[in-house]
Amino acid sequence: MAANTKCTTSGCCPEVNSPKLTQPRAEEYACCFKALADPIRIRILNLLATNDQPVCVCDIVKHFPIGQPTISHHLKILRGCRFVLAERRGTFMYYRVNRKCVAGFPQAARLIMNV
Amino acid sequence: MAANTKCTTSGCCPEVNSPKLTQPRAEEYACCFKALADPIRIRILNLLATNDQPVCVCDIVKHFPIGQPTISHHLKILRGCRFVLAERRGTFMYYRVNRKCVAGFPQAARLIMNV
DNA sequence: ACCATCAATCGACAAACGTCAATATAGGTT
DNA sequence: AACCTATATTGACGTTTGTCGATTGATGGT
Repeated sequence: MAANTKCTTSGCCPEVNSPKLTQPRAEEYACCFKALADPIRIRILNLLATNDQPVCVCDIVKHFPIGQPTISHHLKILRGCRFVLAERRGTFMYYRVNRKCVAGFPQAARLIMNV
Repeated sequence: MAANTKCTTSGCCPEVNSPKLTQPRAEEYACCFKALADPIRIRILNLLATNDQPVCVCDIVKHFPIGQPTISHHLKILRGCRFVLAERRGTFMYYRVNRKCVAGFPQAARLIMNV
């Protein structure tokens, strides 16, 4: 960024509050939003959220027009920010929503948006 | 995706509810989450949300270590999903949060997550 | 032991993204 | 009209992302 791209005028706004969110904090939030920035992941999360019982990967795969490795990839991302939890039963991996993490998410959104 | 990557077993899960979210609907949501999937955009939105008065671009630029064209780019994305509104006053462009849109967002998150 | 099946990882590829420097556009001032 | 300033747009770039096919790990059954 070149310095001469900065506005030289003062007084276009009376006084502007500085951002309250630090960059590292914003990066943490961004990580969660990134996890939901893909329609397939949104639908996987919704699928898990609307099932009281854990769902195994093969059953998730059945609902989407993409391959099993890609589903696994998406699940890994959702696990990365704790939106979902995994549990092994024999050959199968069962996934379920992490109610605690998910319940706190709208609150984070409100913090950013100051509502 | 090859068909043989699909699980052939039935009965790993008793009964699985189908996803309630359609793909087009999920894409709309993803668009909003994508807008918040970058730390700079989160901070810009937070900056606007914590200012009652509209803020002009040059004042936004002052708060971030990136150039003016990139800020304009981020603002365009935030405008694209109606999180922020723009208004021209002379040479300056004033941006502010779209309270209505922003207020509805946590509700959307709850719908996806079924909480 | 061997085999079959579920799921995760790897390597590759195209598409999308964040950033920049340079330029264009719009509006005010002289 | 000519100029200056604020903002948007363009074109290029390196990086990240979503997807795939192929492979590897892990677990259970024969």
